[in-house]
Amino acid sequence: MPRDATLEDVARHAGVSLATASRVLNGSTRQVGRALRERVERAAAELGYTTNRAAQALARSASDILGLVVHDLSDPYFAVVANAVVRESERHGLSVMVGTTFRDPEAEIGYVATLRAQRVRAIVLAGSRIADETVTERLRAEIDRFQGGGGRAALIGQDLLGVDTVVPDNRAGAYELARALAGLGHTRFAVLTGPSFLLTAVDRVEGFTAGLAAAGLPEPLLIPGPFDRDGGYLAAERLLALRDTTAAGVTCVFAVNDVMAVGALAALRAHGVAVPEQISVAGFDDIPTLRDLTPSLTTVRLPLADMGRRAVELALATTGPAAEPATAEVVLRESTRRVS
Amino acid sequence: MPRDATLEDVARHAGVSLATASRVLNGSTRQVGRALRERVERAAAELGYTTNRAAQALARSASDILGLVVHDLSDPYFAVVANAVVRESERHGLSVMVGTTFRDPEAEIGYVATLRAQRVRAIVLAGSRIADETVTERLRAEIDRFQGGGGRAALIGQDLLGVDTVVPDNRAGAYELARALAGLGHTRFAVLTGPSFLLTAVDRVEGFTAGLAAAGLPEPLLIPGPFDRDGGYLAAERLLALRDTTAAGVTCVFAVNDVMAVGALAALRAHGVAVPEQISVAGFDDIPTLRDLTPSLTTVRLPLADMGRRAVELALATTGPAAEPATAEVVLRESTRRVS
DNA sequence: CTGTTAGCGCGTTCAT
DNA sequence: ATGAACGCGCTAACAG
Repeated sequence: MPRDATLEDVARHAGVSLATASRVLNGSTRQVGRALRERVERAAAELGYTTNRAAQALARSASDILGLVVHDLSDPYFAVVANAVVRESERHGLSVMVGTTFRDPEAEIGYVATLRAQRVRAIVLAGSRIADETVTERLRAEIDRFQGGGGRAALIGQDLLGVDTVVPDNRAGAYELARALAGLGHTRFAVLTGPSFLLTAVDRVEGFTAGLAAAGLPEPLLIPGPFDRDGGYLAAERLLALRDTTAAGVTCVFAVNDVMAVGALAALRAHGVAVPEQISVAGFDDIPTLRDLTPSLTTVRLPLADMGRRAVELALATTGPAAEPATAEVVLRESTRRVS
Repeated sequence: MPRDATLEDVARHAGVSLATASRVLNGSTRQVGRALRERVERAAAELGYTTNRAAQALARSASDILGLVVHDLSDPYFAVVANAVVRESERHGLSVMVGTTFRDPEAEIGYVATLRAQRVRAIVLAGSRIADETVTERLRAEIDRFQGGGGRAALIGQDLLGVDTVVPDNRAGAYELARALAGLGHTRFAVLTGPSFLLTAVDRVEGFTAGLAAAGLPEPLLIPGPFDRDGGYLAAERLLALRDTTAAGVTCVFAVNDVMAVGALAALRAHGVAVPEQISVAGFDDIPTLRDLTPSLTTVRLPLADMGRRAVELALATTGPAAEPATAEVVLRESTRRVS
C-alpha cells in the first residue's frame, strides 16, 4: 500500500525546505522565488501530492468542514435544504458533513457531538425543535460546548437554542392560509396536525386556528398522526370515518405539510372522495417535486433553498445570535375550491 | 475563545500519563486499572473533553469519514440513495461527507480530489457515467491515486472505472418495460431520451428499443432533451408538435426517468391530452415520493435505498473489484392502458 | 497495568 | 527570499 506523498516528499524531491514547499502549495501570504516555486509545483505534480487536510486542520487548528444535521434526507423538504447548504458551503470552499437523525433528538445531540469531535468550522441544524425542555436543554449544552471551542452554529427552525436561526414563518403562513380558505367560503375545517411534540406542526396548527378565529370561524377538528406521507394517509382515513359524526360538514382539510397532504389525497382517492369537488385539501411547504400533482396542491410556500443558503451564511458570519424570518406565502391551486 | 480541552489537559487533570488517558478514552485494546480509568473518565467529563478526530486521524493515519458524490441532492433519486448511504455509514461508525456536482464531470473529479485530500476512508460515487473517454479517464486516474493511497471506492452506475460497482440494470429494465407495453397492444412509441452523453439515459433507450424489436415492433421516435422535470416537459411538447407528422400514431411515451415523466404528464395535461386515455406514459426509477401521482405512473422499479446501502458495503469491503447488478422490475400502473 | 517518547503531516515563528 | 525547529492533539511502540 504505497502511502500518499507528503509535503516532505515533495520538498526533498524539489530540493527545497519543507517550509518553502508549504508556502507554495498552500495558501501562504509569503512569497517564494519564481524558480523554486516552479520546482516545487513540478515535484508536487509528479508525485501526485495532495495536501493532507487532517494534518492541515491540526496545524492550523481550523478545519474547512461544515456540519449539517437533518431529520431525513429522503424527505424532499430536507433534500432541498441540504442541497442548498451543500451548494453554499462549496461556494465558501467548505466541505459538508451530513448526519441524519430520523427525528430522534438523542441522535441529534449525538451528531452535534460527533461534529464537535471533528472540529468542524460550523454546524447547521435543520428541522423542527421538539417540545421537550430536558432534551432541548441538553442539545443547547452540547452546542454551547461546541461554540465554547470556537465553533459557530446556526439553526433552521424555532429560535430556541440561543444561536443564529432562520425561522420559517409557520404561524403567519398557516394564519394567512386559514384566512384565504375562509375567503373561499369554507366554514368547517379539519386539520391533520402531525405529532404534538413537533413544534413546527404545533406552530402551524396554532397559526391556522388563529386565522380561522380571526375570520370568525369555529375551531377546526384536529386529527393527530405522524408527520409523514403515511401519517397523512391514516389521518385522512380517520377523518372519513368521522364524516357522519364529529366531522360532519367539513369541507376543507389542512395537512400541516405537503407530504402529509399527498398521503391525504391518496386516502381520499382510495375512498372515492373527489378533491376538490367533495372536499378541499391544503398543505404546507410547497415542495418543488410535488408541484405537478393533480389536483395541484394549495399550500404555503417556504423558500426552502434560500433558507438553507442563509443558514450557512449565518453560520459563517461572525455576528452574534440573531433570528431571521423566512417568509411564508400562500399559494392557492386546484386542490381547494370556492364553496357557496 | 477558550480552546477545547485536549487529552493532555485530561491527563494532567486526572494525574495520569497521556498514554493512559488515551487508552481509556479511545478504543484501545489495552486494559487500564479500574481506579485510574474512573479518574480519567471523570476528568474528561468535567472538562467536556471530546477526541479531536483530525488529530486522531493523523496519528492513526486512518479517518472515519466516507465521501459521497452525487449529482443533485434535491433530485429524489439521489436523495433516496444518499439517505441510504448516510444511514449505512452511520451503522459502520462513519461520518459522511457529501459533494454535489450538478452533472459537471469536472466537479466530480474535483470532488474526488477533495475527498482524497481529506484522506477519507472510502468514496461512493453515485450517478450516471458520461460518454466522454477523456473525462472518464481523468476521473479514473484520480480514483486510482486515491486507491493508491490506501483508499477504497465504490460506484453506483456503469461499471467503467475499475472499482466495485452497483450496476442498476437499466437495459434489462427498459427491455422488459418495452415488452410489457407491447403486451398492452401499443405499437407506435416515442421515447423522451434525455441527453445522449448520459450513459444511464442511453442504456435505457437502447434497452427499450431492443425490447420493442424483440416484440417485432418498429423503432420508437426519439426525442432528446435534458434529464430533469423541465426536460420532460419540453420533450413532451415537442412530441405534441409532431403529432400530425412524425409522431402520428404514437400511443405510448417512455420518459427515461420518473422526474421527466412527471414533466411530460404536466405538459400533456397543459395541452389537454388525457393520460392514459389519449396517450400512455411510462417512466423509470419508481421514485417513492412520486408514487401518489394521478394517474399513478407505470415505471421500472430500482431498489434505490438498497443500492446505496450496498455501495457502502462494497466500499468498505476488502475484496477486489466486482460488479453487482441491481435488478429492475416493471411496475404497471394507471398511466398506461391497454389498447386494442 | 502504566509511563516515556517518537512520530503522523503540516503551519509558522524565528533566524539567516 | 529561504531554511531550521517547534508545536498542533493524538497513537503506538517500547520500557518498566
